[in-house]
Amino acid sequence: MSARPEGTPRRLPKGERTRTRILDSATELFSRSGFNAVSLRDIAAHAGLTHAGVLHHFPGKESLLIEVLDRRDRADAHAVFPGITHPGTPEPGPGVRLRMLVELVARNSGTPGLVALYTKLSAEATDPGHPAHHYFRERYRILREEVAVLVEALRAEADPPVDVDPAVAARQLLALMDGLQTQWLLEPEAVDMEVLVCDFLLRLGLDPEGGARGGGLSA
Amino acid sequence: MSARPEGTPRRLPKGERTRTRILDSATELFSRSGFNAVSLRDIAAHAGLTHAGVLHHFPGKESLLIEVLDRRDRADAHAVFPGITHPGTPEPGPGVRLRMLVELVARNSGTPGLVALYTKLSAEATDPGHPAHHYFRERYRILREEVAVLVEALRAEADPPVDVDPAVAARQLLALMDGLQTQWLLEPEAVDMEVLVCDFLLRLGLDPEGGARGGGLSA
DNA sequence: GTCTATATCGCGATAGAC
DNA sequence: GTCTATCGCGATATAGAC
Repeated sequence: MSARPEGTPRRLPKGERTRTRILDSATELFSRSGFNAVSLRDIAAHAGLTHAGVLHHFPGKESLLIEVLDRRDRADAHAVFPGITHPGTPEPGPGVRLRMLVELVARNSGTPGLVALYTKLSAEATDPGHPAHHYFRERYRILREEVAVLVEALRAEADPPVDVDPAVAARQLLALMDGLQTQWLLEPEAVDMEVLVCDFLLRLGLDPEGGARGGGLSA
Repeated sequence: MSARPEGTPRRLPKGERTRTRILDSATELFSRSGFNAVSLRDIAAHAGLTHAGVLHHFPGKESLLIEVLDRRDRADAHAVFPGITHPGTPEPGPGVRLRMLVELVARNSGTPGLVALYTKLSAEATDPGHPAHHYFRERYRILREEVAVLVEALRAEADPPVDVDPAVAARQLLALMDGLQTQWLLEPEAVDMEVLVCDFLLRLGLDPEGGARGGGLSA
């Protein structure tokens, strides 16, 4: 609405640029050394200001972490569910999307640091007063909805019809993925998240390799 | 080995008694106000010493939390798997034990504070340097083993034989329970952990109401 | 007004005196 | 075994620079 005064040649407001600079610094330091090992003063120094300056742009250290993870989350969500970030985008077929979801699980195995941050934060955010509480409620709501739609689509086109409640399966699948991440972080070598998730999907009667089938463990 | 010197009439060493006193205070305060909201100085004051005195008995605040949860954990484990705490104890039948496991899930719904502490700690403990790391690795190892044995026993006595890998099912069941706790803490009114766990068990071909059966969602 | 720095607080944790 | 310093931390309020 308000017309911009004459003397502001920069394309981005200055505050927005330092905000991004802080976020970039936080992303790099958190990914390298974890959350607890990095102080606000470290991040501030890396971004070229004092720790109080950082706290002017972000209400606290946790909020900084939330925004770092949110950026990664948006990228992942866009890969599997284009409908979330770009509502009009035509989505690939349900079979392909299920395959992408499983691949996301496998891909997470490559970034244990970020998976650990996410797992820790989702647990802390169960506190209603936590700065990330609303964010995670929304995140689960959206993911649950998308996965339920996906399951319903696969259920409908199953040759021998499968007996699955999409809402129930969505909650179970998300819970399974979260719980497996904890076990995998504790024993990375002993847990193959992709195999365990696929086994569950097959048991639902959904084939993560292509379409849908009857049910059971293997062929 | 070392013989006790003459002047020690108390039945418990003094240090052991203050240790227990500190643990009791921590249990009460953590359960009432949560982990972050309670300081070491609060606990120390409640137990009648200074915060440095507490840190003489426990290496840190997290370790204090670990021991608090460990005491509750032992009680729960003894209820469902008597074999853990009392190796010689004859266990009830597998059907009964599965039912007890499901009841434990339902019972947890009554203590959201402790469930939240446990969820948060298990996430933090994925860090190999965390004081609770070893504890949680051991905990999952034992639980996985016990659940796998339980599944195997149920599988063997199933009338129409069920196609289940006990080790796979154990990991999945524990992951599901953990993940559902997070979702339940976020939306207590929207998640019925017992129903979702039972549905999964039925899908494995295990009947949490009594024996074992073919599989599927409902009767 | 927008942004950054200084000052202060209680916190968890450590070292050393008693 | 307990206490008295002391440290750096996250967080807040407030004052100063652009």
